[in-house]
Amino acid sequence: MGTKYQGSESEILALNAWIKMKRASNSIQNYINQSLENSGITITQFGTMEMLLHLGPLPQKTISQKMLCSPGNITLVVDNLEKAGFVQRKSNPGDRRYHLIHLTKQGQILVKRLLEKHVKNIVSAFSILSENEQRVFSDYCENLGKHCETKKKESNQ
Amino acid sequence: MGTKYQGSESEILALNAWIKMKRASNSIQNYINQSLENSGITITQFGTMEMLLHLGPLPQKTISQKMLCSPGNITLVVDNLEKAGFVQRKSNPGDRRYHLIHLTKQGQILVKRLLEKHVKNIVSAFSILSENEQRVFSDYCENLGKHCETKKKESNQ
DNA sequence: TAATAATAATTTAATATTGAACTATTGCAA
DNA sequence: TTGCAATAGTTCAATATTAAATTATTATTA
Repeated sequence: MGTKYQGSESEILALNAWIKMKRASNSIQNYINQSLENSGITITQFGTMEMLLHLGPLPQKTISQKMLCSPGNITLVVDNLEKAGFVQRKSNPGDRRYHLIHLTKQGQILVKRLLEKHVKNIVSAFSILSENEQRVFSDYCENLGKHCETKKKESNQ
Repeated sequence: MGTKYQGSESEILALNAWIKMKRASNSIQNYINQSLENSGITITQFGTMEMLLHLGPLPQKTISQKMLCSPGNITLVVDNLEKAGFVQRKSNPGDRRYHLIHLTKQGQILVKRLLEKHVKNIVSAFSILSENEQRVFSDYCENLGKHCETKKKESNQ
């Protein structure tokens, strides 16, 4: 069951693709997040720690861009993670406009523990697609994302 | 550029698919939402009115399910739309647990005006995929969504 | 029929998120 | 070198969102 919008075939196609993408995204997110229930940390906090684990110490700007949220939001997220002892702001003498956010040993232990179930859930979510279908799907998403970024820049000129 | 996670090929595949899906979703949403800028209404408000335009009067429960948000949120959204004169709660004698939310004439005019650009943007966003690719993409999303809903129910038993 | 369960909406408190204004620092160009 | 633009982060106010508790109504069932 897709859109009820009365339009041309190409319109119906695109509207259905978009609504199904949103619903799928939502269902996947809800399913995956079960691995964070009762962990006491939020998705954004987990995403931040996961990033630091895999990419090493980062400035908040980078975190906010990759997490797709505002810098102000990351300030709060890092504040809370720092209070809990999972990350640490360390000064960066080379450029004093920003600090580098480091994962603490305690944060590393937590995120590694949660990551195991998290990855299992993602693999399980996508297992309905064959490996080749997953590759095709990734490519489609990549193309859609790039295309929209380009079009958005164009229209903002 | 995808995940830096060190894992098996099937793990990398699924993680990349998920991260690219999230980014694409975000880029598309940002691009599409340009049609609502300066309109004074939010995405949720627009989605609600669009739904009422195409499906007719609905109870709030249905709206919240289709909009993928909480019932409490819809109470507020409908409150605000009603204050602005775009929708109206009408009593439903057959079952007095809920009202039916009707789109007013004024709401109809607004949503029809916005819908034109909105649809154009969605078509434009997905135009990077061929019609057949859009069909394939829709199917993948539908399968992913259903699969996760099923798995979630299973694990909650 | 009476009691219980289920459904729909609302309220409330807490949290998440954003955008805009502001400070500090750095890079660049006249 | 000095002034201006750009970058990074923070703060603040406003809004969005949720989860849980509550009320009202309807459905079920013993």
